[in-house]
Amino acid sequence: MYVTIPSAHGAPVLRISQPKRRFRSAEARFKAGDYLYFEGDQVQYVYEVKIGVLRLTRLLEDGRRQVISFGYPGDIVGFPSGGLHHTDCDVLVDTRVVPYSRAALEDGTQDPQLHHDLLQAALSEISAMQDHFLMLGRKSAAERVASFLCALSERVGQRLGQYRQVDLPMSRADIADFLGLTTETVSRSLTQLRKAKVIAIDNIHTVVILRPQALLGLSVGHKEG
Amino acid sequence: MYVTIPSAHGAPVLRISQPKRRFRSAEARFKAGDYLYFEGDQVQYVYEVKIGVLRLTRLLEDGRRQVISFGYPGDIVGFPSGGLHHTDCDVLVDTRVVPYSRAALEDGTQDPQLHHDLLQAALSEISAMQDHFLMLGRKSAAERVASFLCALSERVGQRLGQYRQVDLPMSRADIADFLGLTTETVSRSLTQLRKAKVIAIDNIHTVVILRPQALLGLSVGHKEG
DNA sequence: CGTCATTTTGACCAGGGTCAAGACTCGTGG
DNA sequence: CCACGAGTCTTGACCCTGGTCAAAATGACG
Repeated sequence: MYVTIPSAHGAPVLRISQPKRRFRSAEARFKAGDYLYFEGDQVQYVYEVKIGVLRLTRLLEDGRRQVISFGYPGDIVGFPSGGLHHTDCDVLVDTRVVPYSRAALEDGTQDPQLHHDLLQAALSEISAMQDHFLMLGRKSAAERVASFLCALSERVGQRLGQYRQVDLPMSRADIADFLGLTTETVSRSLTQLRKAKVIAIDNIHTVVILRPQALLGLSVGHKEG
Repeated sequence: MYVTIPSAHGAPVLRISQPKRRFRSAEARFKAGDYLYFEGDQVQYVYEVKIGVLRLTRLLEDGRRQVISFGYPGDIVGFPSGGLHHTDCDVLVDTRVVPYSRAALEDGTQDPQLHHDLLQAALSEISAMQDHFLMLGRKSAAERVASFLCALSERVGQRLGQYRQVDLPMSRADIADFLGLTTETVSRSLTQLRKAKVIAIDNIHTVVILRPQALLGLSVGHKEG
């Protein structure tokens, strides 16, 4: 999941059609804390997330970290480059994934439909990452946090009475490393949103969006909702 | 071209092998200032840059701009998402490109070799963009400018006696919008590098790298070379 | 040359980082 | 069931990097 431009030609969450049995391994389960792969590993499979949340990270040698993305249901993670993984991937929330062989992605002759779907997923990924650039390069801290909540709300928010509720299974540090901020700044931004009654923080890992329009406005830089 | 991690499993610049005549249109030429496509356009072709420099940009509605990447020889630009272009693309330096039909990218059955090459290019793109995230999210202004010069030097630097010379056909504003900075900060960072005798600024659009090791060090956060 | 855009430089300021202290969570074990 | 402790989160005080605004210098071009 990336933070994309809200108004954009909304790419619908992708559907992988029923692949031929041969290229689809059995659904696999992973527990919180497990690693699916590490940077530098040979890519055997790409994974379609069915249930749960993954975290993709890269490290700079001096310890600075970037959370590249969070893998939510519907996302495909683990695209190879030169046959290798270029991030670490571990599990935040117990997960079920469908592994597809690397051949299914890279070789079009075997299961053309699956190949096509995975290719489209890769192309969507590029577009979504471009949007994310804009956020990392140009948005203020408040805008980033608002954008993040908007994106999550749209992707995985649940109805809660007249409001929408969003789970934040990741730590503040994860959010910070995803948005290019510090934990302190993420925390302060959330507090600000709470004090402005745009959100309510039910518990640390659950926010309720009280005024979605205001949040959306803040995410694109309007000073007030 | 993105700013990737220098030490990383260096993805070699891609080679498109000789495609079947049918899917390769004649090489096309564009002049500085021309647009290849706009955001929202239907994708007809992806382009392999042969000569010249392209600029891919996205705009935020309030006018903030992000330069997504620069297209240098060897790069493939114009990957579709949902069949549409998601950036504007215009020409900085007179360009020759080879257009490949969208079908060549998306349909594996027609020219498998070309299809495979384009797919690999898309996958490399994802990996390179992930590296670029790290830069936008975590690097200081000085590191970004140093990283940018390193990347350019490696990709398109020319020998100049014992040194390497790099052309900067883009404006300072372009560099700033690529690195998530302002023109002033880019200018100041370059001045700093010049005063530290890491680079020489021959003219506004040409820098000579005097101490590549120092530059590389600065690009990963070492305080001095 | 003269005009206009781009770049550089300077002075100032603010957003967000850093450092530190306290509050809150949650798992563990008595 | 409660006490303890480690880790996480929040808040405050301070400060620095890089943004803003303005002016001067340089360059591009008719």
